[in-house]
Amino acid sequence: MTSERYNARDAEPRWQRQWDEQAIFVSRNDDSRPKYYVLEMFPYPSGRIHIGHVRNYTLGDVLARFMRAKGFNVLHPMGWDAFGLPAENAAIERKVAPKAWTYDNIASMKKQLRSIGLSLDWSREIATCDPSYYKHQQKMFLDFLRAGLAEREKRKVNWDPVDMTVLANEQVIDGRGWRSGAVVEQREMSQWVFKITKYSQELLSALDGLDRWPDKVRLMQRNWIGRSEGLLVRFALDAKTLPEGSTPAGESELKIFTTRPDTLFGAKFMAISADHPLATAAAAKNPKLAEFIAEIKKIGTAQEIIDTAEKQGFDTGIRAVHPFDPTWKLPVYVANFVLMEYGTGAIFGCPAHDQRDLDFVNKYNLGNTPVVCPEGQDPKTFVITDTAYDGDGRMINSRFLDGMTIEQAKDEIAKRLENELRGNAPVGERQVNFRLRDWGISRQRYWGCPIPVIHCPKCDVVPVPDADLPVKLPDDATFDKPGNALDHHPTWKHVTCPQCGGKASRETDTMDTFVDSSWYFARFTDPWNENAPTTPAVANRMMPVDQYIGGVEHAILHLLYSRFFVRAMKATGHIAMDEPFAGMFTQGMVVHETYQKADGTYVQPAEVKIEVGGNGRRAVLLATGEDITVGPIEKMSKSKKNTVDPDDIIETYGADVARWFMLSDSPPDRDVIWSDERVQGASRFVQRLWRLVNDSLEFGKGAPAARPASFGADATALRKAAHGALDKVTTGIERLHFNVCLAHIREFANAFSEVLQRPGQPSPDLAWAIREASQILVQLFSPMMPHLAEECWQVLGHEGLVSEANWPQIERDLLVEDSVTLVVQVNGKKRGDVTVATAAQNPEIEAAVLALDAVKLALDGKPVRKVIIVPKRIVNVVG
RNA sequence: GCCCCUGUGGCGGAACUGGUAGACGCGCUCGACUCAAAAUCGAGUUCCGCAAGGAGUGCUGGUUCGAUUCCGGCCAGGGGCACCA
Repeated sequence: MTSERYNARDAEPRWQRQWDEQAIFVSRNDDSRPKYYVLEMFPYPSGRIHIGHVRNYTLGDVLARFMRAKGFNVLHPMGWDAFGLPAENAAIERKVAPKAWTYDNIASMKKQLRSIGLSLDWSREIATCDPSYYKHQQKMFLDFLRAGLAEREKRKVNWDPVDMTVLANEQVIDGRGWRSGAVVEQREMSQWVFKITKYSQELLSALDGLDRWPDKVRLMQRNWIGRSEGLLVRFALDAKTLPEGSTPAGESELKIFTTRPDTLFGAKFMAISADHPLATAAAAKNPKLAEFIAEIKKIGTAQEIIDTAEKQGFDTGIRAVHPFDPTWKLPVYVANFVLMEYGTGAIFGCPAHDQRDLDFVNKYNLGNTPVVCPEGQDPKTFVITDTAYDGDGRMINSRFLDGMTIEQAKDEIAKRLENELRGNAPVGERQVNFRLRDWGISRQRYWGCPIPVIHCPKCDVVPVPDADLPVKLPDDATFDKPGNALDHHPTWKHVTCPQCGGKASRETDTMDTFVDSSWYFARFTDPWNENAPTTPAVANRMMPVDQYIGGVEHAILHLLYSRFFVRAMKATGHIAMDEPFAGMFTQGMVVHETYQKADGTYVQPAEVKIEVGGNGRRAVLLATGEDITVGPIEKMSKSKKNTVDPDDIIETYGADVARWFMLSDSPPDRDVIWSDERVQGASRFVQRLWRLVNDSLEFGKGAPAARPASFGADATALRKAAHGALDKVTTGIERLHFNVCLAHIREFANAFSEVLQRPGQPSPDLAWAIREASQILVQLFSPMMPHLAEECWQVLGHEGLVSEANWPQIERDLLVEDSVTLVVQVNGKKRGDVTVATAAQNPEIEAAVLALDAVKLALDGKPVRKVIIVPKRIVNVVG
């Protein structure tokens, strides 16, 4: 028996050094074995690893180590999503250059990552802020530009007037800039966009093929893309009502998009966006309308305001003509709820079947006519007052549509309007609309990838010639005034035009950092290529990522952008596939209880002592003994002070304990609650395994070198337990059911330790089985606790590293039982069990079951009506 | 408002395509070792009941020999989208 405790603090760095020196996790592109690409979302170098990273990278590492043992050429790289706003904030607040700050952070986080014992190929490390990376991104931008996948476009943006920058929607909180607190304005600005909408349909359709993605993520993307089918209808405008002199040809009609053409006979009004050209034209002649438009444009994008803002409209005086009745005139309103960005910026309103339209007509007394009557309702008595009806039914009050279903009516309307020409164009046209909008990538920021174009007063926008790449960020930017440091830089932007040689200036906007992360996975396949973003032959072989792992918060943006980007790379010849991630897994967060003092201030877990007594748990502040309120379990955050520092955990318990804890208890896709008791439980298990392996050494001593020809009952039982665990853990890892895997490992360890506690010397065959069992045990937990596994592997006398050992072969024969215990039920209630030979036939089983006293008792003399036998599971006697 | 997911002991959770509900762990209780504590080991731990037995997977109906699993309705919690025409 060993009395020595396993010392993680000594062992872990030792094995990490060994792995490093032998470079065993370096993946070679010329490796002929089948590849397996495991990738965790790369971190932003904030300066410190947080516990969520530990979970993320541990999940990936288990898979990487397992697949490596299974004989795959595993690619498991790591890098840094290194551009972004915090570096500039640090520059402002602490007067350090963004570059220096970022690289310092990378250095310290890399050290932390190493201490977790991850099997990463650091030879492929990339940082997106490095010119050797963003140079290629600039190249691709130019390629996209040439391919029509990048464009300059006037757009409405969120403008922070204090920080003088455009903000992403995510950076606008309650209508105010997240840093400055200033009310955000809507501004029209020229922006660079990627034409993601060119792929709307494809990005949508291809989701069906991503069968190793969570349904939830696919659904979110589906909704985000937001396909809707409908009809584009050109309403003629009554010329008499148009404002004089301000009606160019294009405005003599009003185009609307609708998904409910069936309700056309229920129309009561038309509504157009305040930004609609017709609104602008009408406002030019109508000061009151102009005032109204100015008023509603002032209302920002703040969600709260939009939610509570009343539906408002202003009658322009213009009248639209119903497409099926030239005498039917509909008033055209400017309304605050119509968006210029969606559809045509104009709608027709059918109040009876749309709640928003109903609210509108009720406010302006325009009335409503129901045109869809629910089945079983008398059309004569069917009236709409406050609640619109959007369900199924038959058409009423709709002339030639009456009696049709909604679908038939939609089709009929579409057919008729498609065939009706005005001018030389059909009045109606079936159309598909998407909610997805092009991806605006311009950011007025310094710390990002410069957009490689030059603005020339003569030649307009001129791309930087490929040979001049990279457009490097200046290192000497200053951050003493708000706004874009690139724009303020005294010399950087002043250049000569590559086309005419005249004075010109660089684009000072940089790319959204989501661009950086949209292709890094492809760069990892050959980060050494200085001439091109990828080496297509290599990228095509190593991609797609077989298993991508990250937080669900990236379900839409990052994952959708990447899917677009790879398609754009395909279109420009950098890769030959559509989808970057064959398998996607979204892991849950690490959460923790919160602790609050009586005055409401939060205290850290380390300052609190939990006392468990007869009347439940009580928390006490260590320093003063005062009572602490245990609050709800929440996502770890600095403000709630419910964080745990990975360094502390590794220092106290070791990386293996942290890793084991992260994998146990909760399924990986759910939140895991950090609990000190459970961490200690993991720690106890580490010591238990260490003792078990050391003990087994002694018991295994008498084992013959060669595998015995036959095994006794004890040895067979142990071998069954070992191979059974091996089988379950193997399939468990493949399915990422790590929590269940760990339970099976513990179960096996329990069974194993029971064998070792038996008195006396084991027989040679049992000794051999013990030796086999200890080896399997160590290999089973090696993906989760690699340091302990190496230490145990060495103790067991193996020469090489367990990290390089092949996954043990399962002996399937051992998984087959020759007898089986069937549960016996009478009328669905368990009354006992019966053990029969696996090969036993049904009549035999039935006889054995009916002979049971418990069965006779439960039947209570009633005749047996039926006996249901489910092979290897259950027998149900129906009486 | 629309869409989606989840509800299992004191707690985290397990249960393959309907077949012994509660694996495994945490906590707790009792016991062994110890002068004592820690560590370790053993026993117990869904609820009611001394027991036999009964009840039990959010609630409520249904399908089935049999339902945590399938179907309908409701309740609770969480997430996504949101003037999307």
